[in-house]
Amino acid sequence: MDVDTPVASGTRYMREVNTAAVLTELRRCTGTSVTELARATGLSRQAVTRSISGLEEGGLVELLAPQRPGRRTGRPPQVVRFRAEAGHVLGLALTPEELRVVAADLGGTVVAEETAPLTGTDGAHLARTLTATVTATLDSAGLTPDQVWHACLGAPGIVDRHTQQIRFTASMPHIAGDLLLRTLGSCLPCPVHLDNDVKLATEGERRRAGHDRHEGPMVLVQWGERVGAGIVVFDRLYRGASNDAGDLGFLDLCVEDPGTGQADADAQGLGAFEAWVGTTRLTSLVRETAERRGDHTLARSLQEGDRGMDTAAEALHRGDPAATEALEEITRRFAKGLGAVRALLDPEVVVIGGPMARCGEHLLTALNAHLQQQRLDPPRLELAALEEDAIVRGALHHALAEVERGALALPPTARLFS
Amino acid sequence: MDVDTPVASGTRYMREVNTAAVLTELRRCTGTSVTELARATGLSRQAVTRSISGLEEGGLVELLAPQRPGRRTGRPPQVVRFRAEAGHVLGLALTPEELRVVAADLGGTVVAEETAPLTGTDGAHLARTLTATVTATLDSAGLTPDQVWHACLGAPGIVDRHTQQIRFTASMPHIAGDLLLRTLGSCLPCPVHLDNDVKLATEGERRRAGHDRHEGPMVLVQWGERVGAGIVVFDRLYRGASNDAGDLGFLDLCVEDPGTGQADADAQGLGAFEAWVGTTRLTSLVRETAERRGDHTLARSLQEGDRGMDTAAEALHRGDPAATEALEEITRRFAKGLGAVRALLDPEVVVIGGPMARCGEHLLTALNAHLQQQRLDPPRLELAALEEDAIVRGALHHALAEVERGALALPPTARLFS
DNA sequence: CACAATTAGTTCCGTACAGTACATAACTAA
DNA sequence: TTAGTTATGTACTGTACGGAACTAATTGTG
Repeated sequence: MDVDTPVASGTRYMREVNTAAVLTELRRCTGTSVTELARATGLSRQAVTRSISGLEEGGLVELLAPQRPGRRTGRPPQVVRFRAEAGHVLGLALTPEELRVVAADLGGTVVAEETAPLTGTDGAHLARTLTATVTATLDSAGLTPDQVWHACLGAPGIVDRHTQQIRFTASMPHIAGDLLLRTLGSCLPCPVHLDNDVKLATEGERRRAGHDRHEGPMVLVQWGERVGAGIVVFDRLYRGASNDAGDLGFLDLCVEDPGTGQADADAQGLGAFEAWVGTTRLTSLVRETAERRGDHTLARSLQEGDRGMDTAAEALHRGDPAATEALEEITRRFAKGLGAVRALLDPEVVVIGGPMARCGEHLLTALNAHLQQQRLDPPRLELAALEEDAIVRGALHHALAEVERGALALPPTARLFS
Repeated sequence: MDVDTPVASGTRYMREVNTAAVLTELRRCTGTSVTELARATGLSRQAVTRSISGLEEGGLVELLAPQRPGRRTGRPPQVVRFRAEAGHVLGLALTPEELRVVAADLGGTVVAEETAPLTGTDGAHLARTLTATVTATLDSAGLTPDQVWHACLGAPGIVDRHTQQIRFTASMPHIAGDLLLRTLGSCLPCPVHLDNDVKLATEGERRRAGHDRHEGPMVLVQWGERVGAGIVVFDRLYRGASNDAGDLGFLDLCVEDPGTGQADADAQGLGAFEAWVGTTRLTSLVRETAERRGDHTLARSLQEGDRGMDTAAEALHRGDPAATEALEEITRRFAKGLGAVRALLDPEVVVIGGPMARCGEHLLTALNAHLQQQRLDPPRLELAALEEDAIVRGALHHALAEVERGALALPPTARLFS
């Protein structure tokens, strides 16, 4: 992907660049006047007007009747509005339990949303559900397939960056290959992009309110039975050489407590770190601590894995001493992992997501206390806000970014419509 | 650093874009004809000619008399040459032992080089040496200070990105603050940039032959008494939120061997990992092993720290069993650190530099063997090629990049001095 | 109700840049 | 000497921008 230097072959190039600038500014604050846009972009009023007329012909922009002026004197400005409804994108999230489809306009406003429960591992059935849910979403938003400009689907497993084939999925073996791509391709005439769910969740979480204008490097840790992380640097999702960056679960720093059952972990394909701090380990810890303290009720009520998390989190929230003690231990361990993240990546903020985030502020407090003990200044910690929606939001975001890059002329690739 | 969208306010913008394109192409292969440039850039011949005349006025380019043609027919082309000598940059590297100053032209060709030995921690003396060495370098190249367009100095310690103040330097306490900046500012009328030595060494190593067109993520580990790393992702040096990314030395995963003398390490400002795998530790290991094996000659000949490294490396190269055994142990430890790098960053290649690199291929072989034991596919390992020159090359490189970005006022997408 | 004041948008013109087409220059080989 | 080939130079056209001047719409005031 080498970027060859841009060339201005013809004055038309200027129009493209300027149209892009105007559109970017217009999207930043829609509903401004021509004069205001001129001031903001640094262009002359005429240049802005010319760009606006081009955009108007393309349907991306419309001029509204002069509004009631807030000013006391002068001719009221003609208000220019970005027509977010000019195009739409689809974001999809696939998990073993359900399929989620969200349609949004070019402004990112969600206009329709459908969820279908999933069971079994029948590829053909999944394909039918996918087609039906996409169609239902479009119908519910009153859209035809050709009004969708881009679609992006997040699925578990490793997605090949180039061929878009799904290479490996432990939890959903039937989606390997190009099943999803083919199915979506047959019901949508627009480009379709497949990506890893954790990666998209990172994008989604990053763009939530508050992080929207965030510039610094960020790490989003998905902390559940497994532990993985998405890394955002230079305002982009970093994937690593083999699309495996942020594989926190395979950190090897837990040499204490060697009786963790490395063999078990290996059998399940778990890494050393996730076996040591994952939710399975937390529930075990809570159970052991509770037994030791004689609280057999709590010990018995704990199921395995992520489901047991809810029970543990509940116990924690009501101040149960066994749960608190277990959290203390698990956060001590996790803080060592965060120490490695800090040392190598030095992120500005670490966002904790996944089932473990249900422990809430307790988690942050305990982690912060442990991080204070370390010799490097720790990053800021935050809790993830989106939970289930993260993947679908990230998918929407990716789709919108693709539209921006391709259809809406953005600076380097300055082109207006195809 | 928010990049506001470029705007073409005035047709001059096109000229700038096209001039940048021409200059980029010209730098890629200097000594081509106008027609060839037109073909390469996609511009018309006239556009190229116009850009060339502008560059010629600025002195950045010159037209050579028609050469003896290689072709058999046709009018010989007018050859255009990039005048690398039109401007110069200075790269400086400061270590506790010496100061190195290199002057290069805009093509990156070194035109003068001076080295001054350093001792003690007297700020005023250092300042005098700095001024004298810079002056000597300029004299030896026949340059006046105003012919230098940019200077960049690499020094140990944390450099504040914005104020350019050196905040902390264990090995050179007297350079804290703005001493270096003030001194350089008073003898050079051009912009001066200060940066961390490891970061600059990374840039230097990255641009060496072979890596020049390298696209993938890369980590350069400086392995000496201290251990630090530079990280290159998205083809850029990654610094982290507090300019401290890649601080491998402070990794905390060496819970075995707790008698390492953490107190000592703390006193010297060393991190846990570097105390565990640094060259000081290696020489101790070699000494202990040699003693145990009864080789008192080798044990006695080992000095402390980086100087002892030479003796150790020598012993290793002649196949000394004690040195080999010590290397085996130290690489086992280091491989754990590389495991963390792999898990979090997933680099395509890890380059090993610093004094430890003197162990040569032995080092790579031992490390690779240990990495094979880990559960994630290891990155490729390479030895650094530049050694001492890395910092100064990186500094030169940074200076050239700054010239490209600032002095020539070119669009950020254009890369002239890659 | 006319008219100044104010702010917004539009028209016209000059300048600058790139591309196309054609003319000219330089050189080789027959 | 002449034809062929390649590179350069010049004239002309189309498009885009900015500035000045002009028109439009609204409010307040005598």
